[in-house]
Amino acid sequence: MTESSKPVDFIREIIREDLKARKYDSRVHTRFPPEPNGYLHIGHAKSICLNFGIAEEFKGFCNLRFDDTNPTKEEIEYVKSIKEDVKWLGFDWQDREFYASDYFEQMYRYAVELIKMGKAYVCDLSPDEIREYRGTLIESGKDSPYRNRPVEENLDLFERMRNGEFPNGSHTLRAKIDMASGNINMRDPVIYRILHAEHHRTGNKWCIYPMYDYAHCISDSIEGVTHSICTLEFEDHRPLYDWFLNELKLYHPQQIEFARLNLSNTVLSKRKLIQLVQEGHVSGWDDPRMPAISGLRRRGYTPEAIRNFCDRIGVAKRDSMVDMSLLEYCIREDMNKTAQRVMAVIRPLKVVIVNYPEDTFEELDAINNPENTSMGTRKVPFSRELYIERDDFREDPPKQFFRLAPDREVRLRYAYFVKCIDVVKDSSGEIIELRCTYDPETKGGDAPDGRKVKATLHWVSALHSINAEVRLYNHLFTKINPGEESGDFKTDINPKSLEILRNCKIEPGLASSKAGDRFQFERIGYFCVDHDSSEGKLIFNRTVTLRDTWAKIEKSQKEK
RNA sequence: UGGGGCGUAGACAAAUGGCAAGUCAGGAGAAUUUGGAUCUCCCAUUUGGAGGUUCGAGUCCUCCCGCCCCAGCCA
Repeated sequence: MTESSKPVDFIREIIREDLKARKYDSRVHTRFPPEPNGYLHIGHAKSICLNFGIAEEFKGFCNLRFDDTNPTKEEIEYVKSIKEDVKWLGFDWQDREFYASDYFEQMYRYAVELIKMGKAYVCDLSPDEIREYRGTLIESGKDSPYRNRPVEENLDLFERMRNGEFPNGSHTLRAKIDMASGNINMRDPVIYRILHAEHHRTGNKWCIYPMYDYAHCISDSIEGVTHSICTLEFEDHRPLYDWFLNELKLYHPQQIEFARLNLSNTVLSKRKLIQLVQEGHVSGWDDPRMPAISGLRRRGYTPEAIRNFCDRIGVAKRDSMVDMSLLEYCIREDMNKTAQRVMAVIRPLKVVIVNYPEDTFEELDAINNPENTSMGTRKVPFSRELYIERDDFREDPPKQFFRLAPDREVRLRYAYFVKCIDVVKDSSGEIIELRCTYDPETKGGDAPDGRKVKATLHWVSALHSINAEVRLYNHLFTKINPGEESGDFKTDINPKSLEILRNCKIEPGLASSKAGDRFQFERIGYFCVDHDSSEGKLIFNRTVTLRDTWAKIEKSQKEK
């Protein structure tokens, strides 16, 4: 696939034009600028793929830069997890691991410069007063009484702010722009605030910290970024981004905004995600139901699938809601090609083959991956007592149900044709066992007389199978856009987002599998060994189901 | 009500004044030792609406409608 053969998004279009015009000396340099105050999620993956992807495509660079200008919210643990996640997604920032805090001294000097130019002043207004003076969306603001302080006084005050002479909230440094601007960001924005807080990198060296708008453009400039790509809500901030760089006469990257990702049936705001964790609706950021990168990883998603998803959703400026089914499609597509097939019965129903000899078993050949024959074959033990899936038997089969039923013959995959001759129930009427006969002539799964069966079931040998726990995950939210109707996203939490099955029977060959190993459980879905597994107790997470035509038929039958 | 954006199918998303791509979802069928995967076909006479310019408009112009973002010493 070459660049010219697929449609190009508007950002790549801009970059092509810039290259054509030899802007920025024909360099392309982007950056991914997370704040280390939380874990990365699939929405960040979109930005990561965009920024690192563009750098790769245009033979440029992408920096990893931590936007660490607020020590009250940021932690080193988040830095660690962010680096892990970006790396896991398959991107490499090489030696370009930067921190906005690396530039604090430089930023301070630029602030002094702004003061000297009469473009910034120290303001003594309280937070409440600043808000009052700012005006509203429709009324313009009014000038701070401190706006016209002499330069010398500003210089003195700013230095004393830095020296720790004032308490939090008592003073700010503000840019002197325009209190009447229709763009509220331009109404003398705060550029430094006093925060007596220990920073995870600079320790106690600073007690004043720059605000985002001021720090971000300068960081981009220092790093020689060419295209500073961010999300739509920063569009209103671009005039400020440009103002600082223009006033300071610094190298000037261009900010370009795109629409952040929204995914159906989940939430992607950091605030909501934190709430889910803190209130115990999920077990943590890496709960497999979380759209966090760590959650998706634990769920069994591959970096390839996520990158592919990010490619497919495109990049544009309009707000959108991407259907979760597209993400699911991407992981199925990847796993179909790569996952080893295996037989696992998650809701076991015992089957006795009455005409099969006791005290013996045989080993049958099974294909590891029909999509990739180089993955070879394996042996699967077959014996008189087996387990099949409870869903694969119906005493009174509805129309179009092709699976096992009384007097009906089906194939056991890679084994024999079997026919159900008796149904054993307990005193409460629940089916506890099926009695079947098998046809020895059909070994391997084909009948020499050419007769056909309409279904093939997976199975495991009762004696040889091993027990496992299987965790079935569904959408975390029942609504496409959680909280849209009620106003509270938590009212739409799916009470059935996790179902734990503790008595699953799996092929003996899986005994040696390790955390992170992925398999297709034939006819069920893709699964991944969870890191909660221990020796002798395997736990599998369902990554995603297989497409299920029968479930659709059944659903439409019920709806009739 | 000020400022900044955005409206193409159920969900994404192309189109750069010249026949409304592609993908997911959905539907029908073929084949099938996974009701999986695969393959074939169907799914916008029309681009938020109304006018206008033009031989020709999703694209240009005018007006209208709708949706999103902004009033942190968060990012």
